[in-house]
Amino acid sequence: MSFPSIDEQLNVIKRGTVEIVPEEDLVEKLKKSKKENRPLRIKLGCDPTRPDLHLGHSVILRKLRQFQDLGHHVILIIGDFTALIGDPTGQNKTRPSLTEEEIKENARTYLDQAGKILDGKKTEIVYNSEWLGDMKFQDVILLTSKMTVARMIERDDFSKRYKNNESISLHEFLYPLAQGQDSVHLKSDVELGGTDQKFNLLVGRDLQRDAGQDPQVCLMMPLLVGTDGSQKMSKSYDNYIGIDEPANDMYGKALSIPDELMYSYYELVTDISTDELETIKKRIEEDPRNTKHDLAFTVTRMYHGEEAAKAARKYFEQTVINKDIPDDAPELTFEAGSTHRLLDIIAEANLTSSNGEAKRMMKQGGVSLDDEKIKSPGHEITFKEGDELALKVGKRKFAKLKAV
RNA sequence: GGGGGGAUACCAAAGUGGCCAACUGGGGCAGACUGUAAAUCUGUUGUCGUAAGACUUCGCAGGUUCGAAUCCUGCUCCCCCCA
Repeated sequence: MSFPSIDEQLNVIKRGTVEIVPEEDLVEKLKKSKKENRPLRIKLGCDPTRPDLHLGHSVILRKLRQFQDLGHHVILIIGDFTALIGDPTGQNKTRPSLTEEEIKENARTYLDQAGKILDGKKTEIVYNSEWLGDMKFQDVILLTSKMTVARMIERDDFSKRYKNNESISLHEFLYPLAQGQDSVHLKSDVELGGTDQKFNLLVGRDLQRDAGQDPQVCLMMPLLVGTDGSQKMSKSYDNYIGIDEPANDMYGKALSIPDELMYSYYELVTDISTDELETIKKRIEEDPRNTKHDLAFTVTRMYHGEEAAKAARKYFEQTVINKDIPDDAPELTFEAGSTHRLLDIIAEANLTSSNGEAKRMMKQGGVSLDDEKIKSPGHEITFKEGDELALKVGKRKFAKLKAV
């Protein structure tokens, strides 16, 4: 096979990238690779602690996919061994260690989800317990001798914790070394990571150089800002869009991002071409509404396909814009002539988590039957033959009430 | 090894015998508004009950008291300081 031109490759690689350290090395590696017709070894370590992947993870995984499409060799490391330490990056406390079973289970779901982005056939998957697990204490001592305490506690997260008299377990210092050892073992040419991974990635360079290898290039991707528009996308801030989420939720959540984030989402999480990206900038200014709908549509289509994306758009228009109930609202049937309290219907259909919540919603005007707000908790309905009522509870819970 | 501090609802944090189902902030939910599930404003936020009210909740187990998140005893867990 032959690789695209260096410029073409760089064009793809640099899309959305924050920093390439050092860029000259990357160019050299690409040239050499093309000349020798040898793919570069691209490494990404993943941490099997949080198995739910979201668009934030997709930024890096997509970059990895781009390398695959350029013809390079991608190695995904399941950090089953390093998970025993827990990456201290950005943490303000020691992370709890996981059991082996948890790690295995998490790794499986991780691969499952990552498979939606990566080309599974072209991905080499390795577990770092394979080599790290075999290291002897002596080997570990040798490894630690290559790092100094001063350099370690320079790190922002560690120095903060140290100053605040918060505990730092000694084993946390081993994490970057272990990750660097992965690079040595795999002889990686490029390692990807978020900007917060810079320290860990750079350690790999040092260890490789020490081992007589050509050091890897570190490629940092930005941390995607979450739907709240302020913090990085993360499950713990509940500002994320999961790649496994139902199409309707994905669409709605994507639409709820602040306008300022639109461009970065287009750039980092969609597959639209780099050329199109230029026109997007203008469209955001001129027509934010439709541009954002297109974004939501594109993202949804990537993970659920064209049909589901169309359905999600329709669902959103129906429920949020027109405040109707969706076509596929669950149906509840009642015997003609029977009388039911609305409260009981809501409770039985599990539209609220408690009776109290249902009452509260009614009082607040959050419950409507055929567009008519029902505020009295004692409201009763007597069904007549052929009745079909649209029940809406809050913004997003619906049901059709049918009499038979 | 020695000394000290703490555990309150989803999270943070007040409350130190009855006025506490528990201040306040964040989050959540709802309403209004909007191109939007954004922003903003308003309301709401234990369970059951149409309601009046009843019941359960303040680390766990007991006890004192007419009455405890608040006092006493024991237990578990967490954190800090000194060594």
